[in-house]
Amino acid sequence: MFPKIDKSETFSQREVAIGEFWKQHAVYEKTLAARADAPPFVFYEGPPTANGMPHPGHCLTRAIKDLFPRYRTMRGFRCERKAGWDTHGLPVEVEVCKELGIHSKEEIEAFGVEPFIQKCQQSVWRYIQQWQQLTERIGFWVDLPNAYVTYHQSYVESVWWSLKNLFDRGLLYQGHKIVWWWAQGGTALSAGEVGQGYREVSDPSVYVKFPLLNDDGNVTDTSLLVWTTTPWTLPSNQFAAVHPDIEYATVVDQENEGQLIVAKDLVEVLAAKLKRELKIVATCPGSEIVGKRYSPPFHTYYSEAKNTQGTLESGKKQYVAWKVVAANFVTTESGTGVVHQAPAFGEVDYEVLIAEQAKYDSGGGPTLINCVGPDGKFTDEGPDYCRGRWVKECDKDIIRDLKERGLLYLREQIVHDYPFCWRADEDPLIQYPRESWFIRTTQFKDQMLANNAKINWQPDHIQDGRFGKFLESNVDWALSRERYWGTPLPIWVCEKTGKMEAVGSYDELLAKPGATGQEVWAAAKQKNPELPDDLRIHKPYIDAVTYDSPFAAGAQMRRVPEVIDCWYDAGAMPFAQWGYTGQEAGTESEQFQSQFPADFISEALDQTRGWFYSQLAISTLLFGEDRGSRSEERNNQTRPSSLTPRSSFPHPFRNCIVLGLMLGEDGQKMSKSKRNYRAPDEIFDHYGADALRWYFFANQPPWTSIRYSEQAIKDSIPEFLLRLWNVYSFFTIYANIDSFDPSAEFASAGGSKKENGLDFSNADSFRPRAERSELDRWILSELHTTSAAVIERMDEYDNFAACQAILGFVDALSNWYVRRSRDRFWASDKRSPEKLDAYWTLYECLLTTTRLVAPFVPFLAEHLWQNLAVTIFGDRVPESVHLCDYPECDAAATDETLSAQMNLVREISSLGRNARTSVQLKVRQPLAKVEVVLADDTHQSWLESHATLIAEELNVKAVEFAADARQYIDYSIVPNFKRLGPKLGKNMPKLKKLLGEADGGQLLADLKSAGEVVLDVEGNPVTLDAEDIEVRLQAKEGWTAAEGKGVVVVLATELTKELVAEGLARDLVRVIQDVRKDKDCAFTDRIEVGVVTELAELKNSVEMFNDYLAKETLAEKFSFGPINNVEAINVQIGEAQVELFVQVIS
RNA sequence: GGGCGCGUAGCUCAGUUGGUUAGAGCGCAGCCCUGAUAAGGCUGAGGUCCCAAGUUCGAGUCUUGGCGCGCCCA
Repeated sequence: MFPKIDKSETFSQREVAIGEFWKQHAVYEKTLAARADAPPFVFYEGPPTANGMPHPGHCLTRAIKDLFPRYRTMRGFRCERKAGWDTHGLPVEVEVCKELGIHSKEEIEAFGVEPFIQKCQQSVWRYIQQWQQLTERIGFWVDLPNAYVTYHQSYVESVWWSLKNLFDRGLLYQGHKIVWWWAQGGTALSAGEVGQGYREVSDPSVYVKFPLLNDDGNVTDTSLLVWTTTPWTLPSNQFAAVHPDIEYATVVDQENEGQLIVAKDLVEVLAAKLKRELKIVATCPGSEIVGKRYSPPFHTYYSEAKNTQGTLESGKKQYVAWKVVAANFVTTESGTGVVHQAPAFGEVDYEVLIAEQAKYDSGGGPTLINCVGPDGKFTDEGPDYCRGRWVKECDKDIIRDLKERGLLYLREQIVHDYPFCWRADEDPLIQYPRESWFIRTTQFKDQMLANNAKINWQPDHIQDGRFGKFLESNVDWALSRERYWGTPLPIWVCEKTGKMEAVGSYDELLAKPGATGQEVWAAAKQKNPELPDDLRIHKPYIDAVTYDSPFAAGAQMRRVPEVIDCWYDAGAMPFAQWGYTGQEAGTESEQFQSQFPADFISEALDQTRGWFYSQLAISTLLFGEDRGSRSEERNNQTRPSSLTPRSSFPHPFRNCIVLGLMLGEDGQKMSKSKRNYRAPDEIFDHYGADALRWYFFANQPPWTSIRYSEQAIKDSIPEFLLRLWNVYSFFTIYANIDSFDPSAEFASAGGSKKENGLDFSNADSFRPRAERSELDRWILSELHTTSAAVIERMDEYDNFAACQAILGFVDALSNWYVRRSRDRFWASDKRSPEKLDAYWTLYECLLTTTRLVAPFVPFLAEHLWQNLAVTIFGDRVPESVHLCDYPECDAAATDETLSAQMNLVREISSLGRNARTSVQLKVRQPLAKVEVVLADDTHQSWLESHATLIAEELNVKAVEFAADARQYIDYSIVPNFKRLGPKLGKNMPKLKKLLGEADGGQLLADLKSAGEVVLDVEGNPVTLDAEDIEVRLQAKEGWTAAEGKGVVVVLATELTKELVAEGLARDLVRVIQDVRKDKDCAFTDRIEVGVVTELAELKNSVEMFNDYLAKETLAEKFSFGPINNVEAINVQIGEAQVELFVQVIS
C-alpha cells in the first residue's frame, strides 16, 4: 500500500520533516560517499557575512548555488561543497562601533585595539544561527561544520603565503592613493560612506590665468585660462590638462591684457558670463598645445624645480612639470576646457601624474607635491598667509592674492554637490594622498582578459560588457586599509634601513632570529582562556612580534600597521579554504589541486568588481597561464619555482551565473525599515522552500533582476507543485483501491533491484512498451524527451528553460494522460492488462519525474520518493531520491511523430471546446458530428484511426475529415517567407499579393494534384512546391467552428431527440454524483435513486440510458417517485427543476 | 559625467539564426467539467513590442539617435 495522503499537512510541514530525515540519515554525506570515486564537479561558495540578517535576496543565491551541485551529483559527479564565512572588514568594525557608540579611529584607539578586535571577532557570528537555519531550511546542501572562515589562522596564513609570493615577485608595492579624507577625524572614508554625505553647497568658482612660457622659458602674453572650484589646491598645481582632439581658441578680451586659450566651444559661454565680446584670433586642436610650459600661480615649488628635466625612454630630455598634458577626461561641458591638475588632491589628477612618471627612466619623472598636511591645514610649503590654516578657509585669501597679482580673470559662485563626513556633517571631505600598498594587477591585464575570455558567463554580455570593460580599465589594486579588523599585511620593515620582507606564516615569523613579542598574545590568552587562538595572528598581537633585521645589525623588523582589503580574503578562497601554502605535497595541496578551478560559481551582479574580480585577479597573478604555453617561459623568471600552474584557462572558475539583484515588493532596494519584503522564515512557513525555489528557477532567467513578489511565490504552488501533487495523489488513491503494489508484482521473479533506479522488466504484469497503448507510449515518449531537454538545458546552466520543459511535461501528464486514462483506472477488472499498463506507465512517469525535479524542489521530490518508492521497495531502492541517478533519455522510447500527432489531437480537442463555447453547447450535450479540416494532411490517416478519441473528447457521435472543405472554409495562401525570401527578394510583396488574390482552394487543389504550381510574378515564372507556401484556414461565417494554425474544427449543431436524451442522462449523472459526494459515499457504495420530474424527456432519457446511469452512479435501482424516509434534493437539469431521492443501500 | 543592462498585455515575464496571426502565468470577466477537490479545463477583454530615423523584399529582433528606469564607477 502507498501511504495515505494526510490532507491536513501543509507543504511547509512536510518540508521540515524531510529536512529532519536528511539530517538523521546523513543523506548529504551519503551522496558524497556514493560518488567517492566519481569525477569532481567543483563548486565554490562565495562567503557571505553573518553579521547581518539574511533576506530573500540571499535565498535566491543560496537556491541557485544548490541547484547545480545537486543536479551534477545526480548526474554522476562528486560535488564537495565547503561552506564559508566572510568575517573581516570595515562593515564589521562599523557594527561594533555602533554598538559601542563610537565613530572615529581615535575613539577606537581610546577604547583599545585589543578589546575592539575581540568584539569584532564575536560580532561576525551574531546572526550565524539565522544563516545556518536559512541554509538548511531552503535545502542548500553545503558542508557547514567544515566551513572556511576568513579570520582563522590557517586561512590568514594561506593569504599571507600568496602575498609573500607577490611581494617576492615585486608585484606588491607601496605608493600613494588618493582617498576621500576626513581631515578632522584623520581617516579615509569608504565609497559608500562618501556617497551618503553628498550635499548641495555654494563654492567659489574661479577662472585663473596660467601664462605660457616661450622656448627660452620666459613668460609670454598668452595664458591658459583655467577653471577650478577649489582655489586651495592651486599652490599644489603640477599640470594643465587639455583634450588633444578638442578645438582650442586663442581669444582677445578688449578689457584685459594679453591673449587667452580656451576651448572654442566655451568661448561664447564665457563671453556671456563676462557680458562682453571675446574675439577669436586663432584656433588649433588641443594636441598642438600639449607640451607647452607655463608659469603656475604659486611659485613655492616652481622656483626650485622649474627647470628640472627627466630622461624619456627614447633618451630625450624633457621638462617634467608645469606643462600642458593631454587627457581624455577633459570635456567642454563646463569650465574652460583647460583643467588644473593638483595630483595630491584628485584621483584623476593623480593618475595623470602616474602616467607622466611612467614616461621617464627610473624615477626621473615628476614627484608628487603637496603643501597640505593630513590635518587639512597648509604646511610651511604653502603660501605664507595660509600656513597652519584649514584649506577651505584660505580660499578667499588665495583668490584675493591672485587678483592682486593679476592672475584672476573671473570669479563667481557655484552651487554643486560636495561630500561631507556622514558623522560630522559640518566637515567637508577633501581628496588627499595616503601611503598605500598596491598589487601590480595592471601588469597582468592581458592575462586576466585572456582568462576572462574563456569563462562561460551567464548572461554572456557580462564577459565583454560589465566585467570585460572593468578589466580593460584595470588599475593597480589598492590592497591596504588603515584599519584594525582584517588580515594583517604580512610585511615587516627594518626600522633602520626601511628595507622590507614578507612573511609567509606564523611559524616562519617565530622562527626568525631574535623573534620576540609573542608573549603579548600569551599574556592575553592567560588572562582570558576563552580567546580563540586565531586572534594571535591579528592586530594588535601580531604587531607586537618583532625580530632582528637582516639588513642592519641591531635593528628590529616591525610589521607595517595596515590590514588588507577583505575582498582579497574572499578572492583567495580557492586555495585559502584549504589552508594551501604552496607546498607541492600534503593534504592541503591535494585538496586544493583536486578542487581547482571551480566548475561553477554564482553570485549577484554586485560581485562583478567584488568577488568575481578578486578571484580572477589573484588566481591569474598566482597561477598564470596554461602549463607549457609560450608565455609560461616569460613568466618563469618572476615566478618562484615552487609555483607550477596546475590548470589551463579558465581559472579560477569556468562557469558563472550572475544573478540579478532582488528588489523589494515596491521595486525599491530591500530595506528593513521599509518592510518591503518578508523575512525568509515567514516565507518558508507560509509557502515552503520548494515554492520559493521554483519561483526563482522557473519564473525568469536568473540574471533578470526580480522584484520580490509574494503572490508569485504563492502561485508557484498551484502552477506546479500542486499539479504534480495531484497526479501523485490520484495515482495512490487508485493504486490502493486496486491493490496495485509494484513490489508484489515481482512474485515470480523474486524481487528486482537495479543499481541505478528501478528495473520493472521482470515484474509479472509489466508489459514492454511496444505492447502498451498508444497513449502510454506517447506519455513515455514525452517523458524521455523531457529528460533529454532538461539535461541539455541544465548542462548549459539554463535552469529557466529546464523548468519550462518540466512544466510542459507535468501539464501533459496531468491534463491529458491522466484524464484520457481515467477509464482504465476505473475499470472493474483489477488485473486487466490495460489497467495494469496504465498503472505501470503512470508509476514510471511519477518516479522519473520525481528524480527529474529533485534538484529543483528537493523536499517535494524526497517526499514523493519515500512514498512511491521506499515504502514499496524498501532497501531495494536508494534511501533518498538524491542518491539516485538523474533520469536519462532512452532514445528508443521517444517518438517524434506520435508526439506531433497527439499534439494535433489536443489542439483539435481544444478547438472543438472553443467552438462549443461560442454557441453555448455544453460538453455534456452530445452532438452528431465534427468536421476536421487540415491544412496539411500528413497526419490525417492517423487522426482518422483515432476518431474515437476525438469523438470522446468532444462528445460527438462522428468525426469526419473533409478533403475539400470549401463550403466551410476560406483558404488563404501565404508564401513561406523564410524559404522564398532569399530567392525572390524584392518580388516578395508581389508574390504575397498574388497569392492573396488567388483562389486559395483551387491553388491548393492544383498543388496537390501536380505537386507544384507555376506563378507569373511580374513576368518571371516562379515555381512553388508544397513547402514554399503556408495554408491558412478560416471558417466561413455561419458555421460553429474554431480555427487554429493549420486546422479548423466545425461542429454540427442540430440536436435530435436521442442526442437531447443522452445529454439529459449525462446531466443526471452529474447531479447524482454531486449528491453522492455530499453524502460522503465511498467510491464503492451502491445507491438507490428516485426521480420526481414533470419533464417527459427526462423520464424518457432515464429509461433509454438506464444501464449507463446505473454503471456511472453505482445505482442498483432507478424509480420515478420519492423514496420513503429520504429527503428530497432539488436540482436543476436542463431547464427543469427535479426532485432527487438518493439512498445508500450498502 | 562614463560603463553595462533593461523598456513587450493591468501585473510578473518569455520571444530561437530578422520571416509577416507577438506568447505564457497571474489577475479580471464569462462559461464548462468534476469519483484528482488545497483541484482542473475553455473562452474573452487587454499590445502604436518606449519614441524617431535607418538597413532590408521583410524589424519586437539589426544600426544610429533620443527618452525613461536600474546597477556599477566617477
